[in-house]
Amino acid sequence: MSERWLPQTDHERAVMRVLTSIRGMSDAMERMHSGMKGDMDMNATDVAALRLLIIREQQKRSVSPHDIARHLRISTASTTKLLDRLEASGHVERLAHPTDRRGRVVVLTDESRAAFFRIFGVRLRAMREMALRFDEDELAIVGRFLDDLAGAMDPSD
Amino acid sequence: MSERWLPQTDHERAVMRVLTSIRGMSDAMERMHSGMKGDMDMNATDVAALRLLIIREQQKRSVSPHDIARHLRISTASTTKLLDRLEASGHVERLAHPTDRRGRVVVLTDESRAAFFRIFGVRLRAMREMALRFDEDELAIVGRFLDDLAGAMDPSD
DNA sequence: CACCAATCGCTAGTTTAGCTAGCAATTCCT
DNA sequence: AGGAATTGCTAGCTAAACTAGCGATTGGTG
Repeated sequence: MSERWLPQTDHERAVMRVLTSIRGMSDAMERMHSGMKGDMDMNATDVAALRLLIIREQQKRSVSPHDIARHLRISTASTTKLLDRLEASGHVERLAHPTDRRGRVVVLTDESRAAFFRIFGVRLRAMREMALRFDEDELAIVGRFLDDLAGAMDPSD
Repeated sequence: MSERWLPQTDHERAVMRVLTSIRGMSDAMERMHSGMKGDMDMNATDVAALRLLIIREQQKRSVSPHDIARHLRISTASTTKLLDRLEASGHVERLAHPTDRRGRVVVLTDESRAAFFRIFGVRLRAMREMALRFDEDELAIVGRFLDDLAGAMDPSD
């Protein structure tokens, strides 16, 4: 996360500290996600698929098996099996695509959505409350930083 | 990431935006990590192990197979196999522990370290340069936010 | 408008990487 | 000194990814 680059100035040392915080946060995030795995007892990718569905649902965007394959970077064949598992366990349904008869639309079941928020509601609330302790100006700075960070990490060099 | 909680005030809307940025950044991070996977062609946990080794090396802390198992949340048996793979591909060496004759110390090979920085140096530099565009006060705010965020995500309820 | 290429989701069979159980060697704790 | 705990390993099993390829459907082009 920091190579063999030696910070010289106070400013550079501050950057160093922030990079360390990013790493800490990223570790915490990974622990949270792998925690979901245990809590809902399913494997990591199945949980990741569920997260995608939750997010897309809130954006009112439909999700196809192909979307899942792309997002999780697994083959469409593996995605079929993943959906078989999620369907068998009652987490999702595969509906006919309204216009393309080859396609499917994957939707969450009510139970699955409820389970998700039952388990992660606590953390989501904790995160919101934490963020509320920062004023609007501070949140703007943080938001800008996070967006820039996402940009810097993106492989679109 | 945001439930069906409706932000009312400007402050709440700012929190909402920041939570969205967190998600975006977290997605970018995941893409970056799974990108490493492709670039160095090895699997996700093997790359995660390599990252642990890089980090610990910079902290001048030695790494045992047990440490790896704990960090990756896999069994020690799986860790043995993981190390077999990394050793076979020339990424690590297993040395004798200096004092505990049961233990091993896992160290990176020079080639592996070089490959890591060859591939991720670009991104690390981009991240540092991005962070440098924020002044020290801003970095302090961001750092505090990230640390709090890590705390909020932690399952120590 | 007819056809061919591309896309979608799926099945079959293989490989990879995790798991549990248990073991020998060593160390720690009284 | 002696039993309990710890370390890393092997063996065997299982879960979940992969590749290859198929039928159905769609869209673009001559």
